[in-house]
Amino acid sequence: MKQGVNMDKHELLIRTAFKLFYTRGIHAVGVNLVLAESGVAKKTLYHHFPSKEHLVEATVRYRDRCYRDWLISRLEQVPAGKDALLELFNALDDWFHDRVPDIDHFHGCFFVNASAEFGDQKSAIHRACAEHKACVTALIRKHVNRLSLSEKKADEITQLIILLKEGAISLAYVQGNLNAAKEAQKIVEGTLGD
Amino acid sequence: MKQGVNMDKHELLIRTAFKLFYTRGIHAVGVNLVLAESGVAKKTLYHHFPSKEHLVEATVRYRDRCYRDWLISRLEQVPAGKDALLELFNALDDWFHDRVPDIDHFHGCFFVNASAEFGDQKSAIHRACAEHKACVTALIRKHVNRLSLSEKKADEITQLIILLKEGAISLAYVQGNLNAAKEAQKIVEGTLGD
DNA sequence: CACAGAATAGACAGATCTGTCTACTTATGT
DNA sequence: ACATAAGTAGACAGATCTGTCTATTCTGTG
Repeated sequence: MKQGVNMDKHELLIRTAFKLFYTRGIHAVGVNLVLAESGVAKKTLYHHFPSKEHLVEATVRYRDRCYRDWLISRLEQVPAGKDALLELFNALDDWFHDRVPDIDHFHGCFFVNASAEFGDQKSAIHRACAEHKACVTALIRKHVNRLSLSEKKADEITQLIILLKEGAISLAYVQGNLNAAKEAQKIVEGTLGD
Repeated sequence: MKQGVNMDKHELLIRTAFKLFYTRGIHAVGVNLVLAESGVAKKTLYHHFPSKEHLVEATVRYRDRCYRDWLISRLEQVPAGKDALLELFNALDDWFHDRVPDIDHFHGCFFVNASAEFGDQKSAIHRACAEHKACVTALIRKHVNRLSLSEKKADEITQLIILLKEGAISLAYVQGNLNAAKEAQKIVEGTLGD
């Protein structure tokens, strides 16, 4: 069934679509461009996805997998606890400065961008974006738990980190302030220091 | 020249376009919808704006004015210094919960959304968004200066507040976490407390 | 081999979108 | 009163976009 040597057209379409949606915007990219770029026939696209919106949703889920796998692996490369939490911001810094080829040239948060274009909170796309954010929060929370703080303190640190992370991504993208991750890191360092 | 009693068509177009762009996305809204909603003729639109992109840019600048004026007035309503900085997050909380009719039903940060749709950092639209963020940072910095801290400490507090503000807006929108502003406020309160 | 599923190329329908244009109708200031 | 500017309604051209469809080819498995 699932062949091996040639890349799965399903996966190829998602990857190509993601790259285009991420760099140029979703509504600004037509399916014909995705097809031309991937070299896949239109019939094949509509064989795998019932509509463009379903393809968009698939790209969101694809990005969720890639991005979260990348984060998880980065946080595992350093000692658990405080180091791992600070490493999050090293990872963001690398991303902002395009030192992470797997994650594509920095263009803001794809989930924020997609939510902006699919504003209806009930839409499958917006919900998939919300799920991603919840998963990342859970990931951070897991690492915060290793610090063995009180429940309340752990909640606060988690929220601080998540808010700073989101803020850094927004500012790095809109303002072009590529140091945002390092600035956020300094704040977390100061808070965890005591 | 500039008439008074009837609303300026120029302004009417911008206001109508903003509301539609903000709630539905920019590329998802055609000029015909803006015209139908505002009751203005197409010729009139293209008399005032050479293209849709110019109209978009005008809505960004319009939003910058409204949003910043609103923020400025909110921060002036409380004693200068620490209170004003905390009031920023009360204002955000009101915005998230749609208690600020002037600012329109909460739909994330228009500048982040517009930047996502016009990704080219050199485009006039993206640059206008960056300018807005710089102005807001300057506004916060002005209030932080009243705390008479060291230059370094003032920079740090300003960055903390700006990062938390951006993060709160993102999370409130994408995740639907409407408490984000209050959570951010608690962090700032803790930091300013000592 | 034969057959079924997957893929191709691209024409096509129908909708929509930007921007232009014509012909006509107010306003306004001198 | 008259010229000038601003506005209206809507047809139109030309591009583009989503999704369908036909006719054909490739590929893996029984």
